[in-house]
Amino acid sequence: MTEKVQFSQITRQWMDIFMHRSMRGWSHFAKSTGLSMPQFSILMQLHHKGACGVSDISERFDITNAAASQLVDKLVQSGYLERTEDPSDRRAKVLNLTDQGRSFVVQGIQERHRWMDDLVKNLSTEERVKVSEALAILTEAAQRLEEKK
Amino acid sequence: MTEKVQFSQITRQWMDIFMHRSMRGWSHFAKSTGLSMPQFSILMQLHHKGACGVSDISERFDITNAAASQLVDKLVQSGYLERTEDPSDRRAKVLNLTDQGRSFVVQGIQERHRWMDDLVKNLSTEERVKVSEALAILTEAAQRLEEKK
DNA sequence: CTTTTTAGTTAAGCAGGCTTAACTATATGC
DNA sequence: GCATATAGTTAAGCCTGCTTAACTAAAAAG
Repeated sequence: MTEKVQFSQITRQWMDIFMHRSMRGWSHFAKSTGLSMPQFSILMQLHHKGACGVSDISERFDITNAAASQLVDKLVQSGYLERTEDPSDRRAKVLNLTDQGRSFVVQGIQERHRWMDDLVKNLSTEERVKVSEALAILTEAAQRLEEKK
Repeated sequence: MTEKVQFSQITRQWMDIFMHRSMRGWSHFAKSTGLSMPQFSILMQLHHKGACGVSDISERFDITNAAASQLVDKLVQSGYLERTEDPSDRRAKVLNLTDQGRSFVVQGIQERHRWMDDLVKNLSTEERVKVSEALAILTEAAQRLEEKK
Protein backbone atom coordinates (compact mmCIF):
# COMPACT_ATOMS: atom_id res chain seq x y z
CA MET A 1 0.00 0.00 0.00
CA THR A 2 2.72 2.46 0.93
CA GLU A 3 4.45 1.13 -2.17
CA LYS A 4 1.57 2.25 -4.27
CA VAL A 5 1.38 5.67 -2.68
CA GLN A 6 5.07 6.23 -3.17
CA PHE A 7 4.91 5.11 -6.76
CA SER A 8 2.10 7.48 -7.43
CA GLN A 9 4.05 10.28 -5.83
CA ILE A 10 7.09 9.59 -7.97
CA THR A 11 5.19 9.64 -11.24
CA ARG A 12 3.37 12.81 -10.21
CA GLN A 13 6.55 14.62 -9.33
CA TRP A 14 8.12 13.67 -12.60
CA MET A 15 5.08 14.67 -14.60
CA ASP A 16 4.89 18.07 -12.95
CA ILE A 17 8.47 18.88 -13.77
CA PHE A 18 8.33 17.52 -17.26
CA MET A 19 5.02 19.09 -18.22
CA HIS A 20 6.02 22.46 -16.87
CA ARG A 21 9.32 22.37 -18.73
CA SER A 22 7.90 21.27 -22.03
CA MET A 23 4.99 23.71 -22.01
CA ARG A 24 7.31 26.53 -21.22
CA GLY A 25 9.72 25.46 -23.90
CA TRP A 26 7.09 25.09 -26.60
CA SER A 27 5.40 28.41 -26.08
CA HIS A 28 8.75 30.13 -25.97
CA PHE A 29 9.87 28.42 -29.13
CA ALA A 30 6.64 29.14 -30.97
CA LYS A 31 6.99 32.80 -30.10
CA SER A 32 10.56 32.83 -31.39
CA THR A 33 9.39 31.53 -34.76
CA GLY A 34 6.83 34.32 -35.04
CA LEU A 35 3.94 31.88 -35.15
CA SER A 36 1.02 31.96 -32.77
CA MET A 37 0.51 28.96 -30.53
CA PRO A 38 -2.60 27.77 -32.44
CA GLN A 39 -0.73 28.00 -35.71
CA PHE A 40 2.29 26.21 -34.36
CA SER A 41 0.11 23.51 -32.82
CA ILE A 42 -1.29 22.72 -36.23
CA LEU A 43 2.20 22.19 -37.58
CA MET A 44 2.98 19.93 -34.63
CA GLN A 45 -0.18 17.96 -35.15
CA LEU A 46 0.64 17.39 -38.79
CA HIS A 47 4.13 16.28 -37.92
CA HIS A 48 2.84 13.92 -35.27
CA LYS A 49 -0.07 12.37 -37.12
CA GLY A 50 0.75 12.99 -40.75
CA ALA A 51 -1.36 14.47 -43.54
CA CYS A 52 -5.01 15.24 -42.87
CA GLY A 53 -7.92 17.40 -43.97
CA VAL A 54 -9.20 20.71 -42.70
CA SER A 55 -12.01 19.16 -40.68
CA ASP A 56 -9.55 16.88 -38.90
CA ILE A 57 -7.88 20.03 -37.65
CA SER A 58 -11.14 21.52 -36.45
CA GLU A 59 -12.00 18.30 -34.62
CA ARG A 60 -8.62 17.95 -33.06
CA PHE A 61 -8.56 21.50 -31.71
CA ASP A 62 -12.25 21.72 -31.05
CA ILE A 63 -12.85 24.75 -33.24
CA THR A 64 -15.23 25.33 -36.16
CA ASN A 65 -14.36 24.41 -39.73
CA ALA A 66 -14.29 28.10 -40.50
CA ALA A 67 -11.65 28.78 -37.88
CA ALA A 68 -9.56 25.83 -39.01
CA SER A 69 -9.80 26.90 -42.61
CA GLN A 70 -8.61 30.41 -41.73
CA LEU A 71 -5.70 29.19 -39.65
CA VAL A 72 -4.66 26.74 -42.33
CA ASP A 73 -4.89 29.45 -44.93
CA LYS A 74 -2.45 31.63 -43.02
CA LEU A 75 -0.01 28.77 -42.74
CA VAL A 76 -0.34 28.08 -46.46
CA GLN A 77 0.21 31.77 -47.26
CA SER A 78 3.30 31.77 -45.05
CA GLY A 79 4.68 28.70 -46.82
CA TYR A 80 4.57 26.22 -43.94
CA LEU A 81 1.71 24.12 -45.25
CA GLU A 82 0.76 22.66 -48.59
CA ARG A 83 -2.96 22.35 -49.37
CA THR A 84 -3.87 20.10 -52.27
CA GLU A 85 -7.10 18.64 -53.54
CA ASP A 86 -7.86 15.11 -52.45
CA PRO A 87 -8.07 13.12 -55.70
CA SER A 88 -10.44 10.58 -54.13
CA ASP A 89 -12.87 13.23 -52.88
CA ARG A 90 -12.71 16.52 -54.65
CA ARG A 91 -14.46 18.40 -51.84
CA ALA A 92 -11.68 17.55 -49.42
CA LYS A 93 -8.21 19.02 -49.11
CA VAL A 94 -5.03 17.23 -48.09
CA LEU A 95 -2.78 19.19 -45.79
CA ASN A 96 0.93 18.53 -45.68
CA LEU A 97 3.90 20.20 -44.08
CA THR A 98 6.27 21.91 -46.46
CA ASP A 99 9.99 21.43 -45.87
CA GLN A 100 10.09 24.76 -44.10
CA GLY A 101 7.14 23.85 -41.90
CA ARG A 102 8.63 20.52 -40.99
CA SER A 103 11.99 22.04 -40.23
CA PHE A 104 10.34 24.41 -37.73
CA VAL A 105 8.71 21.59 -35.85
CA VAL A 106 11.79 19.40 -35.90
CA GLN A 107 13.85 22.28 -34.59
CA GLY A 108 11.42 22.73 -31.70
CA ILE A 109 11.48 19.05 -30.90
CA GLN A 110 15.26 19.05 -30.92
CA GLU A 111 15.34 21.88 -28.41
CA ARG A 112 13.09 19.88 -26.10
CA HIS A 113 15.28 16.84 -26.58
CA ARG A 114 18.33 18.82 -25.68
CA TRP A 115 16.95 19.32 -22.21
CA MET A 116 16.50 15.60 -21.81
CA ASP A 117 20.02 15.02 -23.08
CA ASP A 118 21.37 17.43 -20.48
CA LEU A 119 19.43 15.54 -17.86
CA VAL A 120 20.78 12.21 -18.92
CA LYS A 121 24.32 13.39 -19.44
CA ASN A 122 25.12 13.24 -15.75
CA LEU A 123 23.72 9.77 -15.17
CA SER A 124 25.82 6.67 -14.65
CA THR A 125 25.68 3.86 -17.18
CA GLU A 126 23.45 1.71 -14.99
CA GLU A 127 21.10 4.59 -14.41
CA ARG A 128 20.90 5.19 -18.10
CA VAL A 129 20.04 1.57 -18.74
CA LYS A 130 17.29 1.75 -16.15
CA VAL A 131 15.86 4.92 -17.60
CA SER A 132 16.02 3.50 -21.08
CA GLU A 133 14.19 0.35 -20.08
CA ALA A 134 11.51 2.22 -18.21
CA LEU A 135 10.80 4.70 -20.98
CA ALA A 136 10.55 1.87 -23.48
CA ILE A 137 7.99 0.21 -21.22
CA LEU A 138 5.99 3.41 -20.92
CA THR A 139 6.13 4.14 -24.62
CA GLU A 140 4.84 0.70 -25.41
CA ALA A 141 2.08 1.03 -22.83
CA ALA A 142 1.08 4.38 -24.31
CA GLN A 143 0.90 2.93 -27.79
CA ARG A 144 -1.22 0.05 -26.56
CA LEU A 145 -3.55 2.46 -24.80
CA GLU A 146 -3.87 4.53 -27.95
CA GLU A 147 -4.84 1.51 -30.03
CA LYS A 148 -7.44 0.26 -27.59
CA LYS A 149 -9.31 3.51 -27.73
CA MET B 1 27.65 3.39 -30.00
CA THR B 2 24.51 1.61 -31.19
CA GLU B 3 23.60 1.55 -27.51
CA LYS B 4 23.74 5.29 -27.40
CA VAL B 5 21.73 5.72 -30.57
CA GLN B 6 19.06 3.38 -29.34
CA PHE B 7 18.88 5.11 -26.00
CA SER B 8 18.45 8.43 -27.68
CA GLN B 9 15.72 7.00 -29.84
CA ILE B 10 13.85 5.64 -26.86
CA THR B 11 13.85 8.91 -24.97
CA ARG B 12 12.79 10.80 -28.08
CA GLN B 13 9.91 8.50 -28.76
CA TRP B 14 8.71 8.81 -25.22
CA MET B 15 9.03 12.57 -25.18
CA ASP B 16 7.07 12.93 -28.40
CA ILE B 17 4.17 10.94 -27.08
CA PHE B 18 4.19 12.51 -23.67
CA MET B 19 4.55 16.09 -24.84
CA HIS B 20 1.85 15.71 -27.42
CA ARG B 21 -0.54 14.19 -24.90
CA SER B 22 0.07 16.73 -22.20
CA MET B 23 -0.15 19.76 -24.47
CA ARG B 24 -3.36 18.49 -25.91
CA GLY B 25 -4.74 17.77 -22.47
CA TRP B 26 -3.85 21.15 -21.05
CA SER B 27 -5.28 23.23 -23.82
CA HIS B 28 -8.43 21.18 -23.79
CA PHE B 29 -8.76 21.52 -20.05
CA ALA B 30 -8.08 25.26 -20.07
CA LYS B 31 -10.80 25.70 -22.65
CA SER B 32 -13.24 23.69 -20.53
CA THR B 33 -12.65 26.04 -17.60
CA GLY B 34 -13.45 29.05 -19.76
CA LEU B 35 -9.98 30.51 -19.24
CA SER B 36 -7.64 31.41 -22.06
CA MET B 37 -4.34 29.59 -22.29
CA PRO B 38 -2.31 32.63 -21.14
CA GLN B 39 -4.59 33.10 -18.16
CA PHE B 40 -4.46 29.47 -17.23
CA SER B 41 -0.70 29.40 -17.62
CA ILE B 42 -0.39 32.11 -15.01
CA LEU B 43 -2.38 30.03 -12.56
CA MET B 44 -0.13 27.04 -13.32
CA GLN B 45 2.99 29.10 -12.85
CA LEU B 46 1.80 30.33 -9.46
CA HIS B 47 0.98 26.81 -8.40
CA HIS B 48 4.34 25.55 -9.54
CA LYS B 49 6.56 28.30 -8.18
CA GLY B 50 4.45 29.91 -5.47
CA ALA B 51 3.61 33.58 -4.85
CA CYS B 52 5.27 36.24 -6.97
CA GLY B 53 4.89 39.77 -8.29
CA VAL B 54 3.48 41.11 -11.51
CA SER B 55 6.89 41.65 -13.09
CA ASP B 56 7.84 38.05 -12.39
CA ILE B 57 4.89 37.08 -14.55
CA SER B 58 5.94 39.39 -17.35
CA GLU B 59 9.48 38.00 -17.25
CA ARG B 60 8.35 34.41 -17.15
CA PHE B 61 6.05 34.77 -20.13
CA ASP B 62 8.15 37.29 -21.96
CA ILE B 63 5.46 39.95 -22.17
CA THR B 64 5.40 43.58 -21.03
CA ASN B 65 4.48 44.60 -17.50
CA ALA B 66 1.37 46.19 -18.94
CA ALA B 67 0.21 42.92 -20.46
CA ALA B 68 0.94 40.99 -17.29
CA SER B 69 -0.91 43.54 -15.21
CA GLN B 70 -3.96 43.26 -17.44
CA LEU B 71 -3.98 39.47 -17.43
CA VAL B 72 -3.55 39.39 -13.68
CA ASP B 73 -6.33 41.89 -13.27
CA LYS B 74 -8.74 39.68 -15.16
CA LEU B 75 -7.83 36.72 -12.98
CA VAL B 76 -8.32 38.82 -9.86
CA GLN B 77 -11.71 40.02 -11.13
CA SER B 78 -12.72 36.43 -11.80
CA GLY B 79 -11.71 35.38 -8.32
CA TYR B 80 -8.82 33.08 -9.17
CA LEU B 81 -6.04 35.31 -7.92
CA GLU B 82 -5.46 37.42 -4.87
CA ARG B 83 -3.40 40.60 -5.30
CA THR B 84 -2.12 42.19 -2.11
CA GLU B 85 0.38 44.91 -1.39
CA ASP B 86 3.87 43.76 -0.49
CA PRO B 87 4.46 45.11 3.03
CA SER B 88 8.23 45.28 2.48
CA ASP B 89 7.90 47.28 -0.76
CA ARG B 90 4.71 49.17 -1.20
CA ARG B 91 5.17 49.54 -4.95
CA ALA B 92 5.09 45.79 -5.42
CA LYS B 93 2.14 43.40 -5.33
CA VAL B 94 2.09 39.83 -4.08
CA LEU B 95 0.07 37.45 -6.22
CA ASN B 96 -1.45 34.33 -4.73
CA LEU B 97 -3.87 31.70 -5.93
CA THR B 98 -7.28 31.76 -4.30
CA ASP B 99 -8.79 28.44 -3.29
CA GLN B 100 -10.83 28.45 -6.46
CA GLY B 101 -7.78 29.20 -8.57
CA ARG B 102 -5.76 26.47 -6.95
CA SER B 103 -8.56 23.97 -7.32
CA PHE B 104 -8.67 24.62 -11.06
CA VAL B 105 -5.00 23.90 -11.46
CA VAL B 106 -5.07 20.85 -9.24
CA GLN B 107 -8.01 19.50 -11.17
CA GLY B 108 -6.08 19.92 -14.41
CA ILE B 109 -3.04 18.20 -12.99
CA GLN B 110 -5.16 15.31 -11.77
CA GLU B 111 -6.60 14.81 -15.23
CA ARG B 112 -3.09 14.59 -16.61
CA HIS B 113 -2.13 12.15 -13.89
CA ARG B 114 -5.09 10.00 -14.72
CA TRP B 115 -3.62 9.31 -18.12
CA MET B 116 -0.39 8.16 -16.52
CA ASP B 117 -2.35 5.99 -14.11
CA ASP B 118 -4.12 4.35 -17.03
CA LEU B 119 -0.77 3.75 -18.61
CA VAL B 120 0.68 2.16 -15.53
CA LYS B 121 -2.40 0.14 -14.68
CA ASN B 122 -1.57 -2.54 -17.21
CA LEU B 123 2.04 -2.99 -16.19
CA SER B 124 3.36 -5.93 -14.22
CA THR B 125 4.78 -5.38 -10.75
CA GLU B 126 8.37 -5.62 -11.94
CA GLU B 127 7.71 -3.18 -14.72
CA ARG B 128 6.20 -0.79 -12.26
CA VAL B 129 9.25 -0.99 -10.06
CA LYS B 130 11.49 -0.28 -13.01
CA VAL B 131 9.42 2.70 -14.08
CA SER B 132 9.32 4.01 -10.57
CA GLU B 133 13.08 3.79 -10.17
CA ALA B 134 13.75 5.43 -13.48
CA LEU B 135 11.39 8.34 -12.93
CA ALA B 136 12.90 8.96 -9.52
CA ILE B 137 16.33 9.10 -11.15
CA LEU B 138 15.11 11.53 -13.79
CA THR B 139 13.32 13.72 -11.28
CA GLU B 140 16.42 13.99 -9.18
CA ALA B 141 18.53 14.78 -12.22
CA ALA B 142 16.08 17.48 -13.24
CA GLN B 143 16.21 19.04 -9.83
CA ARG B 144 19.98 19.01 -9.83
CA LEU B 145 20.03 20.63 -13.27
CA GLU B 146 17.62 23.31 -12.07
CA GLU B 147 19.83 24.18 -9.12
CA LYS B 148 23.01 24.41 -11.15
CA LYS B 149 21.51 26.98 -13.44
C1' DC C 1 -32.35 12.79 -61.12
C1' DT C 2 -33.34 15.21 -57.15
C1' DT C 3 -32.49 15.80 -52.23
C1' DT C 4 -29.55 15.85 -48.57
C1' DT C 5 -25.13 15.63 -46.50
C1' DT C 6 -20.33 16.66 -46.31
C1' DA C 7 -15.88 19.56 -47.04
C1' DG C 8 -14.35 23.73 -47.28
C1' DT C 9 -14.31 28.94 -47.97
C1' DT C 10 -15.49 33.81 -47.11
C1' DA C 11 -17.08 37.88 -44.61
C1' DA C 12 -18.71 40.47 -40.55
C1' DG C 13 -18.17 41.17 -35.95
C1' DC C 14 -16.65 40.28 -31.24
C1' DA C 15 -13.31 39.19 -27.57
C1' DG C 16 -8.69 38.53 -26.00
C1' DG C 17 -3.74 39.40 -25.75
C1' DC C 18 -0.24 42.36 -26.67
C1' DT C 19 2.29 46.78 -27.40
C1' DT C 20 3.41 51.63 -26.73
C1' DA C 21 2.92 55.72 -24.17
C1' DA C 22 1.63 58.37 -20.37
C1' DC C 23 0.99 58.21 -15.57
C1' DT C 24 1.19 57.31 -10.16
C1' DA C 25 3.60 55.93 -6.31
C1' DT C 26 7.33 54.11 -3.82
C1' DA C 27 12.25 53.16 -3.23
C1' DT C 28 17.22 54.06 -3.95
C1' DG C 29 21.65 56.61 -5.01
C1' DC C 30 24.36 60.55 -4.51
C1' DG D 1 16.61 66.36 -0.59
C1' DC D 2 16.54 65.74 -5.30
C1' DA D 3 17.20 62.88 -9.32
C1' DT D 4 16.66 58.47 -10.96
C1' DA D 5 15.09 53.86 -11.08
C1' DT D 6 11.55 50.43 -10.13
C1' DA D 7 6.64 48.29 -9.67
C1' DG D 8 2.54 48.58 -11.34
C1' DT D 9 -1.71 50.62 -13.70
C1' DT D 10 -4.51 52.59 -17.46
C1' DA D 11 -5.91 53.70 -22.16
C1' DA D 12 -5.64 53.58 -27.22
C1' DG D 13 -4.97 50.79 -30.98
C1' DC D 14 -3.58 46.66 -33.50
C1' DC D 15 -3.66 41.81 -34.66
C1' DT D 16 -5.32 37.21 -34.09
C1' DG D 17 -8.52 33.68 -33.18
C1' DC D 18 -12.97 32.46 -32.98
C1' DT D 19 -17.99 32.29 -34.05
C1' DT D 20 -22.10 32.65 -36.90
C1' DA D 21 -24.15 32.89 -41.28
C1' DA D 22 -24.26 32.61 -46.10
C1' DC D 23 -22.19 30.38 -49.81
C1' DT D 24 -19.91 26.85 -53.47
C1' DA D 25 -18.99 22.45 -54.91
C1' DA D 26 -18.85 17.63 -54.73
C1' DA D 27 -20.49 13.19 -52.89
C1' DA D 28 -24.14 10.03 -51.16
C1' DA D 29 -28.83 8.61 -50.52
C1' DG D 30 -33.41 8.03 -52.08
